[in-house]
Amino acid sequence: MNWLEMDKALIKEKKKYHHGDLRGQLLEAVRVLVERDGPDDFSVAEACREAGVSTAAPYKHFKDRNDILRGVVLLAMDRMRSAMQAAADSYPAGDPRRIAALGQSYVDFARTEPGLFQTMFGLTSGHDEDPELRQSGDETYSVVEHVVADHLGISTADPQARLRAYALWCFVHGHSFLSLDSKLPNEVNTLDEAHLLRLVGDAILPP
Amino acid sequence: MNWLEMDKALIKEKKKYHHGDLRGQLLEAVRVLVERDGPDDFSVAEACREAGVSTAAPYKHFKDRNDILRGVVLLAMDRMRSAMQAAADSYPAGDPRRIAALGQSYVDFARTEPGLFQTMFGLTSGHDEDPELRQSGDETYSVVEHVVADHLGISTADPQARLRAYALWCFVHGHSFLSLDSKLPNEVNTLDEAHLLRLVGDAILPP
DNA sequence: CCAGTAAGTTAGTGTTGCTAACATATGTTA
DNA sequence: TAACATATGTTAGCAACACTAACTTACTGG
Repeated sequence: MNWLEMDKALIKEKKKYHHGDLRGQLLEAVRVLVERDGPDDFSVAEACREAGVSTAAPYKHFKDRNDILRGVVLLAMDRMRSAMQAAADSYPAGDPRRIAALGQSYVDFARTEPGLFQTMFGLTSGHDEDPELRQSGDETYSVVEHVVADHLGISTADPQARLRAYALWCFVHGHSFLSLDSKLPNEVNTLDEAHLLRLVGDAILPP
Repeated sequence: MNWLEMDKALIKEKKKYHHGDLRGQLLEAVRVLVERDGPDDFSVAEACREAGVSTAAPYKHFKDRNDILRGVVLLAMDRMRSAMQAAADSYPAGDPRRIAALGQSYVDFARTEPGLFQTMFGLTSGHDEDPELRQSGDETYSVVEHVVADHLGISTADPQARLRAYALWCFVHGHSFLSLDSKLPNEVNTLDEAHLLRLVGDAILPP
C-alpha cells in the first residue's frame, strides 16, 4: 500500500490514530452496556470493542472500571435532576399534583433506565465516598427539598420540611427499587400507581 | 511418608477427603465475604480457600456463582423474617409502636448486615425470576401485610390493607437503602430515627 | 463384596481488569 | 521550521477469576 492509498483509507474509514472523543464515546458505550447487563456484569473490554479501541485505551481517561461508572452516574444524575425539576415545574406550588408528579418522574426514570438507576443507587462500592458524586446527589435531593418546602410554604431550613422531604424520598426510592426488582406482590402491580403516589403524598404532606 | 504417618496426619489435621458439610460451610464463608466485599466483589475462589477446598469443589453443590448467592440470600431472608416477626410480636396489635418496631427491625437488619441486605435487595441479576427466592420474599412481605391488617382491624385481603402495607414497606425499604449508601443528607442523619418511623407510621396508618 | 454414585482433585480454558513499555499525533516554543 | 513535551493511542503480558473436563477417592445399598 502506497501513501495515496493509505490516505484514502484513512479518509474513507475515518480511522485516525487519535479518536476524537474517546472519553465521551466510552461513557456512552458503557451507559448502554450497563443498561443491558447491569453495573456488575458489563465489561470494559466490550465497551472498548464497541468504541473500536484497544482494551488499554480507557485507562488514559479513567482511573479504573469504577471511575468509568462514576462518570456515567454523574451524567445520569444530571438528566434525572432535570427530569424531576421539569416534572415539578408543570404544576404550581401548593398543588398536590406537583408532589405526585415529582415522585412519578423519579419512578419513571428508574423504570425507563433501570440499569442506570441501579448503578446510581445500588451501593456501588466506593461511590458513597466520592465528593463529586455526593454533591451531585445532594443537588438532586435539594430539588425535593425545595418542592416540599414550597408546598408547605416554609423554608427549606425548617426541620419539618427536611423531615417530610426525606420521608417522601424514602417512599419513592423504595417503591422504585421494589418495582424494578419485581419484588412487589402481584396484587400491588395492578394498583393504580398514581393513586398510590397521591395517597402517600397527602399522608405525609398535610393538606 | 509411610502409611502410619499418613494416618496420623489425617487424624491430626482432620483432613478427610470428604468434607462433611461443604455446602453449608461455603454458604457461611460466602456470607462473611459478601459482608466484607459486597455481592459483586466477593470471589468464589476465596471462599474455597476459606473452606480449605479446591476451586472446583463448589460446582458439585452449586450451579454457578449466582446460585451460591441464591443460597446465601435464602438463609438470610429466613433470619430477617424471624427478626421482623419477633419485633412485631413485642407489641400488641393496634399499638402504633408495633408498626414502628417492625420498621425498625427492617432498618436494623440492613444496617447490621449491609452486605447481605444489598445481596438480598440489590437487584442481583437473575434473582428476580427465581421462584424459591420469590416465595421467600413474599413470605417476608406477608409479615408486613398481616401486621398492617391487624393494626387496621381488617382482612389482609382488603385493598386498603395491601395498599398501606406496601406504602410502609416502600418507605422503610427506601430509608434502609439510602441510609446504607450514606446518601442521606447530613441533617437527616441526626434526626431521631424512631421519630421518623413514628411519623410515617402514623401518617400512613390512620389512628 | 462390589457396583454405582457422591464429592472431592488436578489441570486447563477463556475472559477480565489493569500495567508497562512503546508509538504516534498534536501543540508550543525556540 | 525543527524539536521537544504532552496527550493519547498501541501491543504484550500478568494475575485472578469463573467455570469445565477428566480423573480419583470415599461412601452406600443391593
